Amino acid sequence: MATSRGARQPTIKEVASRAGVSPMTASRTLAGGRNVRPDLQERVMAAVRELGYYRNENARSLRPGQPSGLIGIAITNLANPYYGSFALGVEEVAAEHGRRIILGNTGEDDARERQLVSDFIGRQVDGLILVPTGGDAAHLRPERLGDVPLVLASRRVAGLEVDTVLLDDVGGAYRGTISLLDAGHTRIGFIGNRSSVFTGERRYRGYERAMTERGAPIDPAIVARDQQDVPAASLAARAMLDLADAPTAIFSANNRNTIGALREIGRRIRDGLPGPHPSIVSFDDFELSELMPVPVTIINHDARLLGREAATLLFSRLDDDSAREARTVELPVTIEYP
Amino acid sequence: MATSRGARQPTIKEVASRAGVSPMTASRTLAGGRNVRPDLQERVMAAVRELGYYRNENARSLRPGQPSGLIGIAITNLANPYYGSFALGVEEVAAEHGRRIILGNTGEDDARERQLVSDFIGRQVDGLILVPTGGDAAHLRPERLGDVPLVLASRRVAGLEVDTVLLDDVGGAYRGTISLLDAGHTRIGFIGNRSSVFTGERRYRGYERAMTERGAPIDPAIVARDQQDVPAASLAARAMLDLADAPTAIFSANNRNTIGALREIGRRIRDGLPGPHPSIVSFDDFELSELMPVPVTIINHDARLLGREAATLLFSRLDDDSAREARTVELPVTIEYP
DNA sequence: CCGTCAATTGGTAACGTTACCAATCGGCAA
DNA sequence: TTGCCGATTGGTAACGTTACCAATTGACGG
Repeated sequence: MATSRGARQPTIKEVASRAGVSPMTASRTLAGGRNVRPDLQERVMAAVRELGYYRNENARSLRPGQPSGLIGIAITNLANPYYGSFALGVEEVAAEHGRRIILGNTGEDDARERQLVSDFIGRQVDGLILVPTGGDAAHLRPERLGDVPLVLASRRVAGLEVDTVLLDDVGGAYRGTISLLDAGHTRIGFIGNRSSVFTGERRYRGYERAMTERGAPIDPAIVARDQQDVPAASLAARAMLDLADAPTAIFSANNRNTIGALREIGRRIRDGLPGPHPSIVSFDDFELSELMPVPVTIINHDARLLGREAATLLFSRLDDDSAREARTVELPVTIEYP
Repeated sequence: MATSRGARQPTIKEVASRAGVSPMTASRTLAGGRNVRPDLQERVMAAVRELGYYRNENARSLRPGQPSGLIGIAITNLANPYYGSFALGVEEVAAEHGRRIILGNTGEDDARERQLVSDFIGRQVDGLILVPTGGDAAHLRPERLGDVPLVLASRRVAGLEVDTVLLDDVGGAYRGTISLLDAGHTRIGFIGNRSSVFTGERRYRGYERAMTERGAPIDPAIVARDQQDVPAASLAARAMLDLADAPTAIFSANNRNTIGALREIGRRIRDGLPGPHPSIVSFDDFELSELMPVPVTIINHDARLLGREAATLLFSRLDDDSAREARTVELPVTIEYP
């Protein structure tokens, strides 16, 4: 058999010559066999099997009008299970359409995003799906992307009118906060992302609206909007819980902040610090929330579905040339009470 | 500017003609500019900017000896945060080597894995990394893969001698079980994957070895080895905890089983069922384990590092032609006591 | 028996890129 | 001044594939 080194992939010419036909007949057979005699098809397929031939998709997509079958995805943090599920949703729909995904992690880095998008376009992707970092977006302008459709997920980019899938951040945060107010809380803290993060801003707006609507004061001393990771969130929670007039409940705008706050609460319980310990409303789900020592309300959503919607939007644009205007899909969230 | 439709990507010829040079000069400029006059380089770069030109990587890799710069990854379940982190680790190292990853989800489906591998090879990937489903592996044989290097992760495939990265499943499970025995438990249940899953089998072996070594009997009534998801794990835990001689501790072979068991324990506490409730040792980490109502020992590991190691193994083979024999890297795990 | 048509097969060219070779130029030593 | 060398530039061909056109075959109706 072929040795490991120098075992170049066989070409369609080699398949053809082994089958005793022309490359065109081999090509036609591979393409479905229309207008090829069955016995020749059989010979071609036998040669394919014997040689271990795989059609070269790169050469194939070189020909004009041929799609590459690749969808480029850039997300901000693959280690976040939320984005893992998102990517899975995209992958599923892409697979249903016979496409493959090519994936890059931006780590919230603007330059990296630019680099990834360039590379994706260089690889002739049929479409792009991305969770934008939020920096300068000149590289996402239509004139830079040519005719490659783009779908944004989770976040919008200022001044960029493209198809977008979002969560109902504002409504979810509003309803979550209302549930705390309904339970009798009035002193409710907020922990979340910095306001330059699209979702951080929207979720704060929902919190703000609920508080204002019910006449509950918003005290800057118990609003912390600059935590991007768990340790920072723990510290922020600690600072507000150490106050003489500590909040009796905390709204957490995302998973990272929720985990941080709960870690701090766990520490206080272990250390025997006096309660009462605050109730939590968390945007984003996490497993075993029902086993927490304080009541946790979850504002839940389906990241995988978000990915599926993003991909669906993309394929609908690929299938339908008509230059429709940009659409936005806002997926609902569910509130899960403790 | 270019309209959305029909705005085909510009080619190097158009760049060249706009810059008033030959395609070769443009190509040389893009390749670094060796032996090209600075003023011409400047004109070429200007044309690139004006036209929004991106080099066609597919055409590029068509030329012999040119790598595609793609690494194919097939994993079993991207929604599992463990594999998300794994993919991230691979992506990081790939990016450091200037490669992109092309990702597919097998969903533990053998046929899907075959399909993905075919497609990856068709796209001329420089290498393959996969978490094998464990089915028939004829499509992974070297003679089928040509000279595309393959690295397996998490699981080994019988009869396939290739580079592999594994966790110290046996040792971790052994040490975790020993910690329960040291704490005075003797009646220790086991919940995990079916034995056809590589890691499920290895982790059971570690459990078995510890039990046998210490003379603790293994009672089939409290060994459940067929749960692949959380609900099944809950049911398995429920069955053994309902026994008259319920285990006082449970070894859980993976994250899914741990969550299921803890859900069941939470239910029993809420329902006021009499304890004592079992201690847990969990292979695989999960967040907030320290806040659980029963002591949870974690056998922890670093999926991202596993991904990095897999990619490192792959690139070392890509860089070094010498047909070394297959290597195995077994990453250590850490035990985190409650 | 001939013309026509459909089915089948093959040859050619082109997709975008770059390795290789040839041609040109300026500078410099003999 | 001539010859040579290095730097620069361009033309050609090839990578693997398939759309398109042309050629061949057999069948069938007139």
